[in-house]
Amino acid sequence: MTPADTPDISVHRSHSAKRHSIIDAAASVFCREGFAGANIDLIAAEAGVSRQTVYNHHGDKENLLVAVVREITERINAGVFETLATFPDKPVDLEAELVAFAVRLNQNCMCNRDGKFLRKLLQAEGSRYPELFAGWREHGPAKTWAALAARFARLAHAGWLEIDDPDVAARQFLALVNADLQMAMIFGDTLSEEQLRQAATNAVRTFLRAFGKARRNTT
Amino acid sequence: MTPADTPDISVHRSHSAKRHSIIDAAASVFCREGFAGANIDLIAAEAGVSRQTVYNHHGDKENLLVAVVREITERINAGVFETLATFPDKPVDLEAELVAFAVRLNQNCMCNRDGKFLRKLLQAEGSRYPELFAGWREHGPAKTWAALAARFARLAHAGWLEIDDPDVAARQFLALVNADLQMAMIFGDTLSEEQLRQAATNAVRTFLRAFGKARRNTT
DNA sequence: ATATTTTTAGACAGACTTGTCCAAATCGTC
DNA sequence: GACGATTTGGACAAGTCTGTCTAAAAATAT
Repeated sequence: MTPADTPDISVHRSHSAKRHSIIDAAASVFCREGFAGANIDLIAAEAGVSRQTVYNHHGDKENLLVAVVREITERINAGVFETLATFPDKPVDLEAELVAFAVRLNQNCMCNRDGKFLRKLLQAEGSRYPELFAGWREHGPAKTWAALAARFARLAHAGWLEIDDPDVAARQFLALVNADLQMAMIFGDTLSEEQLRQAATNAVRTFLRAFGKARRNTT
Repeated sequence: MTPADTPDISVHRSHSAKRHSIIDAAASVFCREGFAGANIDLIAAEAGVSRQTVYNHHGDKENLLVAVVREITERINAGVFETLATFPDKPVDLEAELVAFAVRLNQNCMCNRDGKFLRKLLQAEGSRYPELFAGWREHGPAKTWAALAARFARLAHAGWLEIDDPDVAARQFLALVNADLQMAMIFGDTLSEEQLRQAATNAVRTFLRAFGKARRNTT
């Protein structure tokens, strides 16, 4: 009897739209105030809904935190995957392309709102709710490192790099990229693109000094 | 948990000893629960004093936080200074000595209780109480980096290293040393000495691949 | 237009904290 | 042993926050 539109979907859409705005507001407040300091009235106000609606959707405060963490980790994983796909597999100017890749990685994954939130919440509540981040801990960084290591291994095989242990090289690449940003990130500062580019340039230069070959040997 | 079974101990402590044990307990609780979640009754219990004594010594909660941060930053600065003094200025086996130095740096400064506390509190409350960490922000990492950069510059001048920008090299050295420890540190895990040594070994190897000279050229 | 579901505003109890006050117990010192 | 300073335990008010409940309002589907 439902001719054209499916009521479940439209209901679901408004439902999930509110759900989403609540999660967004909760992420913002949790990040600013911490879990203990977060106020559900404030989250409701920031989401533009009543407090009761927050409880209708997510139950209690701890449950809301779970929903927020799940959402954010999914978004981050998607961003990482998407950015990894832009790795310079067939480079022409390896240095320039690695710099651009590093900038993308920072902009899309490490330095954006989600990255900041996850880092902050991880450090604040990671030991209190280990099960919250167990999934991410297992599949997040390890998978990223492995994927990046595979790319570097391929570049090494193609004669661009000279790498003993691709896993170590991948971790060190990421560490170098963040070397100049640590302090700003820990303080929650927002980084200009110029800063990101400078940091990536320094990092890639050193990375290639350690692992680059003087000249490529493939066609 | 409750030190009620050993009242003699708490009774016998002097005024300044109590002050110190309060700051220690407060640091522990602030670090575990965050500022908003920290409970003064719990701090008092963990310090083995009554709640009133906490208020007698440090006034209100915010004041207690100030005292704790001051104490911790002083201890960290002392540890950094002390460790920097053990930098291999006249190395025989540069690689081995840099590895040992990196291990000391992590054990005494970055990975110990104080370092964990400062990192955690900085990220949780750094943007809420910027004046709390303003002094450290200005004089902490910048001074460390500058001091380390000066050491590397001297090594370069002595023919051990080939470095364009000693400041960048110093930051990258620290970043590399932490590359394998990031995840464990963010989760608050305690690191075995073997892990620290392995991380330092990987870091120094890459650092010397980038900046080391094949052979020293001085006497 | 009507029926059903969702949302809202507000009140509410229960629990928890902070910071103060005070009288009694205890400590260091003479 | 006595004295002054410190510490203690407990009571206390004032405030905040969570989570529930209710009846009215709004939105949506039929």
